[in-house]
Amino acid sequence: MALFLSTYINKVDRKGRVSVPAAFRSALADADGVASLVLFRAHGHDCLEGFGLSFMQEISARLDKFDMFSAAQDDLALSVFGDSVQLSLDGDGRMILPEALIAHAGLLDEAAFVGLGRKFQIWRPEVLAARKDTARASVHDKGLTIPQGGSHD
Amino acid sequence: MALFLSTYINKVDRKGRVSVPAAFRSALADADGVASLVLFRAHGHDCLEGFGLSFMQEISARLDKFDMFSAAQDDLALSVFGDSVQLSLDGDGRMILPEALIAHAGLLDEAAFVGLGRKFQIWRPEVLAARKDTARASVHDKGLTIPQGGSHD
DNA sequence: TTAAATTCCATGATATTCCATAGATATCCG
DNA sequence: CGGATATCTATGGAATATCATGGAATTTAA
Repeated sequence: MALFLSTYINKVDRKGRVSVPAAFRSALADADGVASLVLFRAHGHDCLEGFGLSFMQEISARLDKFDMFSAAQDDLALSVFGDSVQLSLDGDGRMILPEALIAHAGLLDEAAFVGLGRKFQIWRPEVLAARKDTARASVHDKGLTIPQGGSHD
Repeated sequence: MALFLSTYINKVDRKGRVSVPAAFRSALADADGVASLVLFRAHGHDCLEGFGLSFMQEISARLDKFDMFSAAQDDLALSVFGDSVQLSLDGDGRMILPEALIAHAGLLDEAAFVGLGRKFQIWRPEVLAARKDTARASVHDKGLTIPQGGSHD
């Protein structure tokens, strides 16, 4: 399974067009090679989150673990699905960022794509740099580690 | 399972190309024989760490055990995936080191590959020599030993 | 018909592939 | 056992393809 890795900084032009990094495009591609992606405003951060449609379906499955009709399920579903946008790529691998999303991330003329494994985020480059520092500090301070493998869940 | 062993010193040319030691290439190869690797800046040392893509996928799977959108998951994913780079080998078994990684490791025209079992590190040769000395001294002074095998914890 | 959005094309920069050489190691044959 | 040949590896350079990016042209909507 393809992962989103590394950080790329691309230009945003006056029409809101951005090249999706080639490495991300191939990670977004479905089995039939069609790349479609979903974006929405991240919770808790001034950035956008994105991933392929297939991952969206997994989120849906996870949400189903909540009791149906629960307030929590409703809140999550509304903020994830209600706010997300499905974007298509043009022939050159670019997408057009809606104004509302550009505003949420505070993007100017550059967008930083950062891979987080199964999803990625889009930041204003300077803000991402700061965020990386705090994330690193948090991992260090709280002693966060990656859970062991094996079949415990 | 193939392990990374021993130390090799290879040239880095002006474009940042380095031959991955042949012994490492076979350890990197997937089941289908395709060798792709992931590199990132090591935490705590002025060197790079690398391993096969499959190991990265295992990390991704482990991270999935966190709740999606949790702060801990976010911090870890950003630190682990955001700074890593997926590299491919050319037909001659070489990879191209990004500028940022060359700078982090302080590489000049040579890179020392040292095997650490499931992963390996890339150092500036002189720095690695010093590091080996302190590591040996530490093992001796603190009486470090390798834990028993079997199913502990 | 104007404005907005989508598609198409051109270009420089970057990355990838290909080829050629040389040293080392292994293999083969006398 | 010794020498010659073949194979693999590392390395440099050049040719080729891909990518990001800006602008123009064409389509669609109001």
